[in-house]
Amino acid sequence: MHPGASSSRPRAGLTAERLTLAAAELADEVGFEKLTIAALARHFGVRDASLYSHLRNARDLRVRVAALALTELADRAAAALAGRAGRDALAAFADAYRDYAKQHPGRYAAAQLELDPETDTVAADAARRHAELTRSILRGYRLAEPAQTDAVRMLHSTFHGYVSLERAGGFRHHPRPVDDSWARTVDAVDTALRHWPAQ
Amino acid sequence: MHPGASSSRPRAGLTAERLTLAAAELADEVGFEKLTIAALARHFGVRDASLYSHLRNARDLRVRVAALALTELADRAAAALAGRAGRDALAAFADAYRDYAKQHPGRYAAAQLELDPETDTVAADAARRHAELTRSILRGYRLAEPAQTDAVRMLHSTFHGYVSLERAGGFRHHPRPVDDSWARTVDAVDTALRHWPAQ
DNA sequence: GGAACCAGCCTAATATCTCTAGGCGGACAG
DNA sequence: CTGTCCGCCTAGAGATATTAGGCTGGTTCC
Repeated sequence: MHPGASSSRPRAGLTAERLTLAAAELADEVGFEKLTIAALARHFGVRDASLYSHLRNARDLRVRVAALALTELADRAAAALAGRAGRDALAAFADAYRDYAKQHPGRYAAAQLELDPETDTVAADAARRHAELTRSILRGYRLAEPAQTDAVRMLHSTFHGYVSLERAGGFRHHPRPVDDSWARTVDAVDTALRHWPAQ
Repeated sequence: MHPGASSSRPRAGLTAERLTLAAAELADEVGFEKLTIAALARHFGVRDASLYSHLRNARDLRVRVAALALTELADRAAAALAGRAGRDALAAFADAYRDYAKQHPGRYAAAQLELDPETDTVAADAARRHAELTRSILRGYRLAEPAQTDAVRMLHSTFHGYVSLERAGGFRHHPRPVDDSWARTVDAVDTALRHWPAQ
């Protein structure tokens, strides 16, 4: 090919970081399933093979996007929790979570990737940090272990489940506004935390 | 075998139903992401192209598995609810849901596929049926609309979220037994339903 | 019984994606 | 200036998804 026709190639200036960020944007645009090495290479105008100097493989790319997403999510959660407590903190955390998922569907999907704590350390750390923040919400509800852990799991489950079902279209069958149900769901979680069942 | 070698080919006897069932089993074994036309064709000892007489395309196969899963899930939910009410019904429903996901991870993953109500009618119907059953649990809690719809959404979110995070390994960081947290989570949902917030 | 049909599986071929091996040229160090 | 090395490239193999078209055995119908 005369590609070279014009000789000088201006180096695309790829780095793992730039690739990861672009991948996150791409995932948000076209969906995480369609985040592919080939698509990313096209985006930068280079050959697929060129990405392998910066990324181990396709899964590596996805894990990096997951780590980015989990970090951003934890940052937002931290910001939402700053200066708030109790029910206020809960609501702010919940909204931050859902808003992030809405704004960054591709990143959010990446965050759901199954991670191997052994190898995907960065992502796993970010996930742990997010869990710590979730736990900090419960300080206002005075739950002792192991109820606290149970509550963290329930909280995360409800929020993740809601967002996930909403995105999958699971709530489209009914005209009730999804935002309203969300507000009631957060209220219900607050209720459950305040009356946490003994035993 | 040298294929043609022996002339007579004993027809594999493929039908959409047999393919769907085999695909569901395959998905449970190797994971829904690895459910592929090629793998399924291998399973039956036929060529990939042969499947296209029975299935429109790869997505069609996946949607069929989703429909199967949603139907089975609704069947189990119905069985769990039979003869029970209130908190009893809630717990039975919850366990049926989680048990199904544990026994059939591939099918369960399929059930989370984004469905288009226009084209994926069978699957969408099964999903609706499942939603109706969820709603029937709430009879014991005497919630009027729109609280009822909000509660259905919260219920489903919590259960799905829990199962989904459990599978993704999200609860592995802490030694607290996952079954125990599950029981407390179901209790908490019961509590929330009994004290459903007004407004 | 035989011709026509058709359902069911096959071969062939294309496109896309992942990933490995090895090459080449420009930038930078000395 | 001269090497070295980094960063991207060419080549190519192996998988999957999908389409087009062909062969054949079983069924149908006179």
